[in-house]
Amino acid sequence: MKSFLAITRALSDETRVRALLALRQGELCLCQIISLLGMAPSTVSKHMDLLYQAGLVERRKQGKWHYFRLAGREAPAAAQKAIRWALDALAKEPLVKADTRQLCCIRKKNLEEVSACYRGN
Amino acid sequence: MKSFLAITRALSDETRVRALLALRQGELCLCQIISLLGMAPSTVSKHMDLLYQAGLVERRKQGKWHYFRLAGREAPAAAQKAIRWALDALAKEPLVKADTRQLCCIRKKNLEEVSACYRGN
DNA sequence: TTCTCACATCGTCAACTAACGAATTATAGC
DNA sequence: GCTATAATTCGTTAGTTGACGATGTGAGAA
Repeated sequence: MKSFLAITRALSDETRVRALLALRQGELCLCQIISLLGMAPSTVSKHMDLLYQAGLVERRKQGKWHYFRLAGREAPAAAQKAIRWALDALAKEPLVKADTRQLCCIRKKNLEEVSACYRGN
Repeated sequence: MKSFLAITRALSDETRVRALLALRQGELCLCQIISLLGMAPSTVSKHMDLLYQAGLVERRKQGKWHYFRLAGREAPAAAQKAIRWALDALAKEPLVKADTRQLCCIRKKNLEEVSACYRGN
C-alpha cells in the first residue's frame, strides 16, 4: 500500500508528470529538466527525488551531471505498469507534446549551455 | 491532463483506495462504506465524491440510500485502466484483505442495522 | 588546494487537504 | 404536514504540499 501510494502521489502533480513524460524518449540530465520546466533547481530536484522514491525513475551520476531515466525491467511491476499507463493516457496531451518539441531544442545544446540559461548568464 | 490528475489524486489517499477496492465485489451503500472505514459520514461522503468526480466510481440513488460501484465499460479508458491497475497492485495487501473480510459481515446485515451502528444506537 | 558549478538540503511561507461536527437537504413513513 | 434518517454541504482546524531562496556538498578545473 505504501509503495502504491508513493506512486499515485508522485503522479498527482502536473510538474512531476511532465518530468516523467519528458524521459520517454531517453535519459535526461537534471539541468535539461530544469530548463524544460522553467522552475527553480531546488524545486525540480525535489520533484525528481519524489519520482525516484516512488520507483518511477532511475538516476545515474556522471561527474557533476545527474541523469534520470524511466524505471526499467528491474523495477517493481506496479511502477512499470504505472509508467505505461501514464504514457498511454497522456501521449496526446497538448502540454506533453509541446514539451516534446521543446526537448528537441534542449537536446541539441550541450549541458553547459543549458544550465547557463537558468543561471542567468 | 486534468482528468489524469483527478484520477491520480483520487488514488493518492489510503482511505479512498480502500473505499475503491471495497467495491470490487459489487455495489455498496454509502452507509456500508462508512461502517467499513469507521469515519464520519461527512468525511466518507466527500471521499466518495472525489472518486466519483475522477470517474472511478458510479453512483445510484434509491430512496434514501446511495449506492456506489466501480466505473464500468462506458467510463473513460484511463479510469478503467487505473481501476484494473489498482486492483491488481493491491489485491494482496493485508489491509485490503482485512476490509474484504469485514465486508462479508457488513453485507449480511440490512442497511438500517449498519447505519444504526455509527449513529450510536 | 582552491575555485566553480551542478545539485541537494534546509527553512519559510502560502495554498491545499483531510478530518470533524453542525446545519441543511431529500426521502420514507406516519 | 410532521418526524426520522441518509447523505450532503459548510465552517473550522491541524497537518501536508509545492514553491522559493539561502546554504551546504561533492566533483571537475585551475
